Amino acid sequence: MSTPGSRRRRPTIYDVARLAGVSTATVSRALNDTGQVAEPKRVAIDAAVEQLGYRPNTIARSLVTRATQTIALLLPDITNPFYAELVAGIQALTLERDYTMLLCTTGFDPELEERYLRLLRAKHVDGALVDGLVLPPERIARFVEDGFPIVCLDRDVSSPAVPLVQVDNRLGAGMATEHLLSLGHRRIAHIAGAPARISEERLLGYQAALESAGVTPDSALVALGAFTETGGHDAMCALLESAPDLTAVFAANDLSAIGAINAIVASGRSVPGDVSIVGFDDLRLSRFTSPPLTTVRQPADEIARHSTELLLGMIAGRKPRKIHHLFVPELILRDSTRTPR
Amino acid sequence: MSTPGSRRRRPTIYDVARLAGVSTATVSRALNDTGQVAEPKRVAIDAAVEQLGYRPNTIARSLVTRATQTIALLLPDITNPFYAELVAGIQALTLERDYTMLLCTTGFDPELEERYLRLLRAKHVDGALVDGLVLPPERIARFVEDGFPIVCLDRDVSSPAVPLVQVDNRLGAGMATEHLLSLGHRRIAHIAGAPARISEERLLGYQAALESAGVTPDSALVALGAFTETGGHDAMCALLESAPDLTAVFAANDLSAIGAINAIVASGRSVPGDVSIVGFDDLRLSRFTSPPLTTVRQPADEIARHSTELLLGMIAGRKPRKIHHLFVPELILRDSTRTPR
DNA sequence: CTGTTAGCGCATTCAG
DNA sequence: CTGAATGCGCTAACAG
Repeated sequence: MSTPGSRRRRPTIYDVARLAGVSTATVSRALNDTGQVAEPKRVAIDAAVEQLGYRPNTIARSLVTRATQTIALLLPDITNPFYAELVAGIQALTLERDYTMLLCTTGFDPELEERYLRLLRAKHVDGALVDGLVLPPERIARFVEDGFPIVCLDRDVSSPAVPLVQVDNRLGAGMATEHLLSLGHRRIAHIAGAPARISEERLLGYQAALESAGVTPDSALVALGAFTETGGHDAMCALLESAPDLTAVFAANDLSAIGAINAIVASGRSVPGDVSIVGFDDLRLSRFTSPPLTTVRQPADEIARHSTELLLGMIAGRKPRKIHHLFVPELILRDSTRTPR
Repeated sequence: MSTPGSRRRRPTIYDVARLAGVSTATVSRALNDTGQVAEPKRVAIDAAVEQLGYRPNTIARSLVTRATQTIALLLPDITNPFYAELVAGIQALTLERDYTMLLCTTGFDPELEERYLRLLRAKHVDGALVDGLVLPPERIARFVEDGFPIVCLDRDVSSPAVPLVQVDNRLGAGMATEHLLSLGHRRIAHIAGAPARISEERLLGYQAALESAGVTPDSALVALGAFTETGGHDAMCALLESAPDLTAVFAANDLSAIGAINAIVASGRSVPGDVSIVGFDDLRLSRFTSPPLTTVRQPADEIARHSTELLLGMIAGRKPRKIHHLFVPELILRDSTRTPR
């Protein structure tokens, strides 16, 4: 019992060394399993550690090892459940590897993105996972050239030093649109996401699918949705105005699909009776909406695992062999789509 | 242009001092605005910093100042949008104050909670915001006595050194139940949360409201829901089995309410036609569900702001004056409740 | 107002 | 296998 509440200076490695009758070097070796230490000394050290309640000061350690056992995660919006699921996956792995995770939400603001990146480097974070950054590629690449490992998600920096891991957004958008097309829909609207690379990719996939089915894209059928429920709702209202004859919509993500459904229902129409809708992400939530949402699944867990593994590898000095890691999306059929009236 | 890609040692405060023709102490004072520095020297220092691209090493700084400008946030599940909203609020404030935030998800696991707390102290995080911990109060209090500032959310440690900030859970649960009662419902079920203090509080509020309305609680009307969509869904299925005559349900949070609605609809019943339902939290999402959810609002943003402010204050050495900070919940009426058939 | 001098707590040569 | 010595980069007395 080490007198609780005592405002005593926390024990250092010197205290342990003295109590165990060895040098600090030996204590350090014993504690970090680096180099050999005779058994009796090891025992004495363990006892001293125990008795003193000694905990190494990781700050001091970091100063000399130049490693903090901490990674950072930059993402646009933690309030989006897809990102939250990603975080959960990353967290699980960092926990396993005794890493700790700094979370920074950037809200698609390039200034903030760069500010955080600078800050993180100054804090000597070991590396960063950056999702959906809008910052120009050169600026991101510069950090990497500077010796700061980065793995990108949902945004290519096209540098051989910056791996990218993501679902194939264009393909997924194509799958969603083709599904609607195959049901017989022709007036298919799209609720786009916030201005960022994934939004473009999904829009492109949507347009390509339309064109290869012989239907010409109509700008009255596209509205901006910001990847949020509110954004989806408002976009849908606009769409219902600009193209009242639409029979289906592909929303850039599940959240905006949910907002859109609300708007559709509020307008007196039904889903999927009057308008079919497909989302993107396959949130855990989307199985439970009314109606359950047809959507394009991205494997959040695999993406989390793979990107983290990659980053940790880079931190350990391994060069990524593949620079692009593309996961294939999967169309999940539920009850929000059907053939048009 | 500082030769990009150069693997040169990063400049230190010594380099700046030498280039500016002053001592490191002066550089430090100039950079941190501590003590006076003559204008010409200041200019020279700024120029040297600029030319060298110098960035202070925060690790080294932390070693001497014993502060890391980092706080930690422990919470059960980032995948729950309520916590995500909390995180967003906290993040906003930490950004303002130049703090950085470590996120740790604990999944209601006391071992993990303690492991993280130890780790965070070893990392010399300046303080922690801990939400819904199930760890015994003494263990939490011990960290505080040890000089590690902690602010609790949704869980009282009943120590004058550990402030608590939360919504009045019991009151909120009472409001939800009374609302149902006032509509004329008598067979009101409850979907409880995961085993944690808030779940107990909300259950208590529910039972008290029932009793003061003269309806005797029936254990067949209570099921465990885990605070998730799936949990809510499964609990609802069980409830529909054990108490088929129920006409209303109070779910411990919005997520489980959403799962419950799905189960109700799947059973051939309608919401609110056959069964009314009220949630807790008022997620951003809950405005957009079908039907939009009647729920008890907790002010995530205010809770985030207040608790963070409090923690930052404690870190700065201020003693919290009030130890309990209870926010009052608000009943939000939407379309998931109505009078029973 | 400024420079000199000590550490902060630890890992790591380098001898032995 | 072990210890003495050094330094990571910075701030904080303490003199001047």
